[in-house]
Amino acid sequence: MDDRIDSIIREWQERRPKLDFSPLEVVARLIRAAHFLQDRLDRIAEAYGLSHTGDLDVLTDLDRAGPPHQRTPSELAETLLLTTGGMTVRLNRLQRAGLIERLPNPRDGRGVLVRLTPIGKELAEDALATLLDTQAASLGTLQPSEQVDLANLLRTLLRGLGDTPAFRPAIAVQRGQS
Amino acid sequence: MDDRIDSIIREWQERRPKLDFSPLEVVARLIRAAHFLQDRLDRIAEAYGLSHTGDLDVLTDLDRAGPPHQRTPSELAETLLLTTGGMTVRLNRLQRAGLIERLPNPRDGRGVLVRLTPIGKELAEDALATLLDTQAASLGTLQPSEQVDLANLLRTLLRGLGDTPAFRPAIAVQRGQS
DNA sequence: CGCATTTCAGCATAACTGAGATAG
DNA sequence: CCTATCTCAGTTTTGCTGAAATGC
Repeated sequence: MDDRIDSIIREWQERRPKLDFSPLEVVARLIRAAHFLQDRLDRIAEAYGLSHTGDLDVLTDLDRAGPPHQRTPSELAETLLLTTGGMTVRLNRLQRAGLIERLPNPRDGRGVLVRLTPIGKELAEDALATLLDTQAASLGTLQPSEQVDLANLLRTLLRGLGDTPAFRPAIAVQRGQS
Repeated sequence: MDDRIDSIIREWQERRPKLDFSPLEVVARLIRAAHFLQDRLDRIAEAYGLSHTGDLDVLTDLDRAGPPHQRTPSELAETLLLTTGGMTVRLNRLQRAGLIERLPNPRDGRGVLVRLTPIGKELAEDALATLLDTQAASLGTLQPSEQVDLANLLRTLLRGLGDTPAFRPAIAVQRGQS
């Protein structure tokens, strides 16, 4: 069964038979699929009163950290592919909404620790289930084994794109990132 | 070899062993990979003096249409997942840069046809080669057969997400979309 | 002292929404 | 008349950049 990208590539090949359009088969589809997926996730964030999936990502990231659900702004920025300046803006927004709070970092007087408030934690937990449901439904046309294959191929791609695994100290301390 | 998402899922499973995080294996990687790919493509657009890959997409889409390289704003908007209002803004930008021009549509007095200028065409052709090279390089860690597999899986996903193939009239006329 | 962390002000832009004009 | 195409004005907002403040 053809999709939109098949049509596009077919048109290209008629126009420029000498070029190799095979990279589009992956890249164009990937970007397009991300667009649709992002759309669905954004709608969930909005249903929770957040402007963005990005804001929701901050909350779930803090929840994932485990009690007392703290991370530094730098850690959050790094995980979520944002500048620290951008993260400051997000955190301000979430703090205004009463979902996070900032505490002085006892281990580093320059920095702060971001922590979920009880309301923020509740929201994060509830949203997580919704996000996973939505994502599972979005993948519904793929067989479980296909999902595994797809995940493995994307992992290889991601490493090739320079995405690095999170640094984890050999001797685990409180949080997973230094 | 682990990637960032493996670390994240591992953390989640320690925290919430009852939830199924397997959708993240695909969705989180997909969105993350799209982010990196988009970044690389945006840098190319900037190198050509454009603000965005989106603007470049308009030019290549017109080039793909074949001589005389015309499409309506609605067609462009539909292909590029934009509202027509958003497309108007893009077209204004590209017209100011001398890369496209607008002509009255002889077949429909309400509308216009967008056409590449000679400069726009030159840019589109040059950029296309660069884009394909960059994309091919971005996929470099995947074997050709893996790229095919990945493309096929993404096609299935895309169809499941509601992306529809372009409408093509049974009797082909000038352009591929109505 | 040089470096790291965070914040902030100012900036650059992008695209959506809804209304309006024109024509089928 | 009702619908479709396109444009525009106004709005929303996001996040980046570079500088400043603080502490390591």
